[in-house]
Amino acid sequence: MNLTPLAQSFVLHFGEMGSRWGINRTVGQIYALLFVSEKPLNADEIAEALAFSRSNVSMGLKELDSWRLVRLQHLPGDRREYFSAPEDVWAIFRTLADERRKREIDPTLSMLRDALLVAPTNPQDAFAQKRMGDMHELIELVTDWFSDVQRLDEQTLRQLMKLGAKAQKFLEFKEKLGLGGRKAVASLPGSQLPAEF
Amino acid sequence: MNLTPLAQSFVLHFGEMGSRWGINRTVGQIYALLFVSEKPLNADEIAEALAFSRSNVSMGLKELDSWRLVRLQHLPGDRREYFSAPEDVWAIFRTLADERRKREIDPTLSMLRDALLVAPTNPQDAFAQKRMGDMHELIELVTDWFSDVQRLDEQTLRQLMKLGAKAQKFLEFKEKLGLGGRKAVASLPGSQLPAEF
DNA sequence: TTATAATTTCAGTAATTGCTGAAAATTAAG
DNA sequence: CTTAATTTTCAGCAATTACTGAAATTATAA
Repeated sequence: MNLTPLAQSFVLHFGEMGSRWGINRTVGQIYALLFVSEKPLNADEIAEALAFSRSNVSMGLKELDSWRLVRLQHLPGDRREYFSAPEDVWAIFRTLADERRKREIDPTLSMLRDALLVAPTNPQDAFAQKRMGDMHELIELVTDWFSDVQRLDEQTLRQLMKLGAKAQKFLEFKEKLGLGGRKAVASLPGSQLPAEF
Repeated sequence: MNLTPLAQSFVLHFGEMGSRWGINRTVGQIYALLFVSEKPLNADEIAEALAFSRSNVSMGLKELDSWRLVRLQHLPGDRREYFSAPEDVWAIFRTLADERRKREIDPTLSMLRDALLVAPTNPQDAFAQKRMGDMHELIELVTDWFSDVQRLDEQTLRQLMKLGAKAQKFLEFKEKLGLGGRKAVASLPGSQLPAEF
């Protein structure tokens, strides 16, 4: 197993990116390699291609597995384990978002909720709670919405994104007019806006 | 400057979270402290509150500044520099998204575009390019849309999020019916859907 | 100016994280 | 079962990243 320059540059880039995100370089590279590989690879092939020790690959795969980013399978007549990255990039995106939420967002929301429950005993804490409340509201709103949206299949998600950009334009227009009412917006030529506007 | 238990737990949590995201613990803590502080703080106050060396605080503030996450100001009759976190959590969210895009998404898209330009010389590279193309398309679609959306002011963003969740429900309904056409959806009671559906 | 307060830089060191090879554990074939 | 192939674990070492104190720089007040 020998990397082509093309795969090489992809793999190296993902290694670097990974290390900017708590994910270590090795893990990023292993994932990138699997992502661009047509066939599933076993740990020895990965170790050879990336020049890592076999044990390092084992640990990296374990990490990727905990993120549910790799699929394990067996090839007939070969008892080694073969790994691949799921093909559907939208599914990968969803998996990543789910895991991030579970590991980072949920604990943060939980910490904020706890902090908001205690009665403030001094002005600083009262202020701090106000700030934490703002943050909690933002995170909850964004993630609830995102969690609604991210379950959609690829086709629907595309539609929604196009809609998102369009809806934005209408909202901007409304803003420009300085009008809160829906009359001005409803009268936009060619627009059939939902009731929210 | 002495941290209350409430502020303490917030600060420690953000330190931990920071270190899961390439941002170091110190920087996360400094930011968290500024976020919950009613008044701007100078570097000595931060160093005392968090028990860091003065130089560590200086480096942390420099880092936060490079992310445009802190504001520097001077208080009358005091020549020290005072730092604060912007009050508007939506603005903070936007800043963070902008910086992340600039630092991580843009370079990745650029790498992918370069990789897609070269003519593949073997089947593996052809396959790898197909995968990179999928990834490029996904990232570009999501970030273009997000970049449209994130410029909105708080009020508009809220509306859009509510719309997003609603639009999703209609799309799911359409899916359930197994119909591609817009007739069935347009006839939903009370719904005034945009032309895209 | 000059003096002094405030901030930044940076070399050295501490702490953390990453990686390896050897050994242990697991799995499956015979 | 026994044996051999494969994978995982982990102690020890390597590399990286974080942090500090001292020195250098910058800014401001007198």
